Amino acid sequence: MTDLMRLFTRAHKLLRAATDEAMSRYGVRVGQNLVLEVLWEQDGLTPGELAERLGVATPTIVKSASRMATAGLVERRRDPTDGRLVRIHLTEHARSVQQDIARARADLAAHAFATLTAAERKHLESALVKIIDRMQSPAG
Amino acid sequence: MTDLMRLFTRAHKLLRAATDEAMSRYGVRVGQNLVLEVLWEQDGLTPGELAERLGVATPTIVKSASRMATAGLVERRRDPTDGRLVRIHLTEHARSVQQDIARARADLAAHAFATLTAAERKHLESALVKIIDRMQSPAG
DNA sequence: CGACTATCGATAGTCGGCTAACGAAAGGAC
DNA sequence: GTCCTTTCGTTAGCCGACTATCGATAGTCG
Repeated sequence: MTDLMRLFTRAHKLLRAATDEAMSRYGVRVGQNLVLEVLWEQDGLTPGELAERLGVATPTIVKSASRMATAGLVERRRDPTDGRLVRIHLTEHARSVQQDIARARADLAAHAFATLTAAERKHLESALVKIIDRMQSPAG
Repeated sequence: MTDLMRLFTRAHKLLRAATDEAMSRYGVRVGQNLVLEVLWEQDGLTPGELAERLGVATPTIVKSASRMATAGLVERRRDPTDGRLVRIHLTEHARSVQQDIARARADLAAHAFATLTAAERKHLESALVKIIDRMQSPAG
């Protein structure tokens, strides 16, 4: 049963590496693309909101956003009405690569799951959901 | 199809976090337990050999081994016949927690996959293998 | 024997995840 | 109107993964 775990880890690592490589061509790293996905949907979110939507800790977003700001993908702006909040906004450049990144993402998923039949994908999805539910339940 | 990817990431994260928590009770972190697994099987391997068996880059092992040495889990010894090689040996303490770690690992896997039927586990395994094969193939 | 090459571990620096602790701002209670 | 608490983002530091580079040692070839 632990072999299943090993397979899981191995597959995840390969997928992540391939994603990173595909995105890197557009100057976006694998973690950054997740932030962009959310901001493309709704710009000007706070680090806390981003963290919550991505299921990640706030400092992860803060660090990532700093690198993304350096890379010219986002800008930090103080909320005018609440001085505690910081709003993260996309730059023109981030908007310009949206289609490329979305396509890269879709192509990669299509490639990764290409050898699975529709039924197998359903099975995989339901298995993943079951595992997630199981691990999220209070009993841990 | 990218939802499948998201589910994958989410499940992996939950599994990893739970594993780390379970191991940490015995002073072993999630990455270190992988190194121990290999060394319990064959002690005195070099960083390069460990890296190859775990499918990981050598510096990852070097850093991990340093932390494990600090934690009293392993010792570095220079190979007597080839001065380039370093051999990593388990300490008595590392051997003493072997059963605990192995059990924790097995318990966690059992728990994670408890809500899957035998057939579903088979499906999951074959899907993972297909994905791994696909991502490893030259076409990338 | 001596120089060149290959091999190997270690180091530096990046990325992305975490927890713990801190500091600034907002809001409530009195 | 002042404290006190809550709510934020940030910082610091750990873990684990990577690439690129360096330094030391082995091995080979002339």
